[in-house]
Amino acid sequence: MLKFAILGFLNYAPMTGYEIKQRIDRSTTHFWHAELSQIYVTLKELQKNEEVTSTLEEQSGRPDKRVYTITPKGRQDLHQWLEDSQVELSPKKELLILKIFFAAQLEPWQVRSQLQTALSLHRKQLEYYRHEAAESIRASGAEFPLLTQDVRMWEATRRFGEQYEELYVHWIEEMLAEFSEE
Amino acid sequence: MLKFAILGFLNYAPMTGYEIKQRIDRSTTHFWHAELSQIYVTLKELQKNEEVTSTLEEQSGRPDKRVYTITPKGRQDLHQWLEDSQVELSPKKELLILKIFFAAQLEPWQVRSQLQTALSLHRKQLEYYRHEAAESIRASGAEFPLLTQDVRMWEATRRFGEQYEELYVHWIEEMLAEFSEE
DNA sequence: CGCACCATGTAATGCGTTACATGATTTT
DNA sequence: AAAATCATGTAACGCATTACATGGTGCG
Repeated sequence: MLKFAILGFLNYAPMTGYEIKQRIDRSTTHFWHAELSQIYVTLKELQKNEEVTSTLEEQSGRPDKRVYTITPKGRQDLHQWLEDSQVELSPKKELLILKIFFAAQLEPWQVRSQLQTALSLHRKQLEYYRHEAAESIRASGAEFPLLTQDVRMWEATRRFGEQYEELYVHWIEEMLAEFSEE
Repeated sequence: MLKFAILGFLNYAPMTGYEIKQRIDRSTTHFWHAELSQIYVTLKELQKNEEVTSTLEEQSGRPDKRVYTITPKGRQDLHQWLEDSQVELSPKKELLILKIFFAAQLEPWQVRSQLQTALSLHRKQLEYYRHEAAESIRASGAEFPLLTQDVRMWEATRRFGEQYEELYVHWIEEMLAEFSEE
């Protein structure tokens, strides 16, 4: 699936693996992330599969860079994936919730401590969505006026993230209220 | 991490791999799932690691079954994991959101179609949390009155799932409203 | 008669993470 | 002087999925 995230970014402009990683980190990382090494591996597979091509650009004073470009085949595969609708929910893996499921083994103060740690992480993430993420989307909109539709979609995914973190924070706060009386 | 889910279930009572799979499917599957084959593999590793032991029980007319029991070491590992707090958010992988991120490539009717498909899946899942899941937790509570603390935790995770699906449904409905005018 | 359920497992493959290796430039 | 950034990649490992293999019982 990472391949589609990569094709999606290359569809905007040719770029290097390193740059793809930066884009992911600044935009999709909270619903789709990847390590650099895996991006390089996936780019190689995409090239073998003729979905991208690459050229080596020499640079003075820095390592040469390999710039990847999406091919018509790659563009078609991306489109196909975008059009196909999923028939199943994305499987979730939520460690905190799994822990809470078995947390009757713990003392109430230990449960509270777990919840407190998670709460501060999720509050921080919520602030990120509300400020940095919102600002970075606004900035892209100002910089690339041709991408209004794209900006609209990015903003929609940001709102999803924001609402998700609001829900998480709210749920933890309720749990803490319930477990504070013991 | 699957190992902790398995240890968590074995901590209630000895059981087979097959039974663990059923328990997971009836309870944690929406925040932690696993394939049967992987459960068998993980049980073998746990046994090699002396966190569980197993005995083969012969059955007439059915395949023999291997019943796993948690050891003191397994119990300790489970506890350790329950006590350790996570310092990072669980990484999420949400395919629908990734698709929406790149969906400016699609026609508005295609976006609507994607959203509609997802909407019915999430509505169904929401109903599941509200009815089957709630009912099954109530039933366990009635059957095992000693597990009140556990039931309370299970119910908390169910509420999380319910709220998550409410958020998802709500977000998709808003998206549909936004994209219906085109 | 066929399907679902009970019950176990192996093998192949896919996908991702972590660690390792290299090395110049720019910023603190 | 140290750390971060730019830039690429390989190797080992971990974890999960899918496919394959087996075979009896019970139900509609």
